[in-house]
Amino acid sequence: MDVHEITPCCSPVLAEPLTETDAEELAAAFKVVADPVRLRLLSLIAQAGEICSCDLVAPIGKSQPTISHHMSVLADAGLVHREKRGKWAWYSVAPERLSVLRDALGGVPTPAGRHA
Amino acid sequence: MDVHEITPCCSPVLAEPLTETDAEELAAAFKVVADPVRLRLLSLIAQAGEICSCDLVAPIGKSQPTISHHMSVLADAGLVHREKRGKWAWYSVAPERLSVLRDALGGVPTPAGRHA
DNA sequence: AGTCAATATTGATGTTCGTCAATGTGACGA
DNA sequence: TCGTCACATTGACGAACATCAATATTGACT
Repeated sequence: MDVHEITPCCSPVLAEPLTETDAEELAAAFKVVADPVRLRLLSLIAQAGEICSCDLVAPIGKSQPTISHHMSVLADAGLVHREKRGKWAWYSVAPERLSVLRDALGGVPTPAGRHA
Repeated sequence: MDVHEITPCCSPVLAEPLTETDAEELAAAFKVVADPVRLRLLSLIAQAGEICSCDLVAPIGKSQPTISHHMSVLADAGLVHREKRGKWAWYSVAPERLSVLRDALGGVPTPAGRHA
C-alpha cells in the first residue's frame, strides 16, 4: 500500500470542510501514529538519530517480526527513512512528515495568547 | 530534500524517551483522531462554531447511533464540548485539546516566522 | 560451495473498532 | 397524560489490526 501521498500540507481540520477522501487520507496518516509501539519506535529512532533494527527489538520488548512490521508501516507512511547497509537496516526519522500531521491538527497560527 | 529549516529539536515524541505508559496515552489520544468520520465531524463543528447533532447526521451520511457514538468518543477525549439544551445536544470544539496533540507531534510552538 | 546472522514475509489467532437495527431515556407540546 | 422528537445505549456482526511462530530471503564471511 502506498499511503505516501497525504495531501502535501494544507488540510487544516478546523479551517475548511474535509472531503470524505481527504478525511480518509488524514485518518490513515494518524492511524500510523496511533499505536504505542510505533510511538516508542519513533522516539527511540529520533534520539539515536540513526539506529538499526537490531537495537529496536530489545527495548520495545516485542518479537522481531512485530518490530519489522511496525517499521514497515512507519516507512510506508514516510515517517522514517530506511536504509539497508549490509545485513542491517538503519532507520532515521523524517520530521517533515510529522510536520504534515501537526499542521493538519490546527493550522491555526496559534490564538496569539498561547505563549505560556 | 529541504530539511534545512526543520530543526527537529523539540518535540516530545522526538525529544525524550517515551515510557510505555506515556506511549499508551498518546496513542489513545491519536486514535481518537484517526478516524475519517470523527475528522469530518470535527471539521463540521469547527466551522459552525456551535452545532447540534441533528445537523451532523445528514452531512456525514451515517446512522444516528453511529454519529452519537463518535461524538461520545470526541467528547470523552475532550476534543469537543457537549452542552444539552432541551432535547438538543450542542457541540463546539476544544482547540486546547487539539494543541496538545499537535505539540506532541513536534511541539515547536510555531516558529513565528514560518507562515504559509 | 556452505553456514550463520539480520531482516522480511507468511499464516493464524485474539482483540479492538466502526457500524447499524432495535430499544431506552428524557424533553417538549397538545 | 399521551405522543412525538432528539439523542443515548445495547447487542451483534464484520472488518481491520497487533501479535507471534514458522519460514523465507538476503548479505557476509570462510
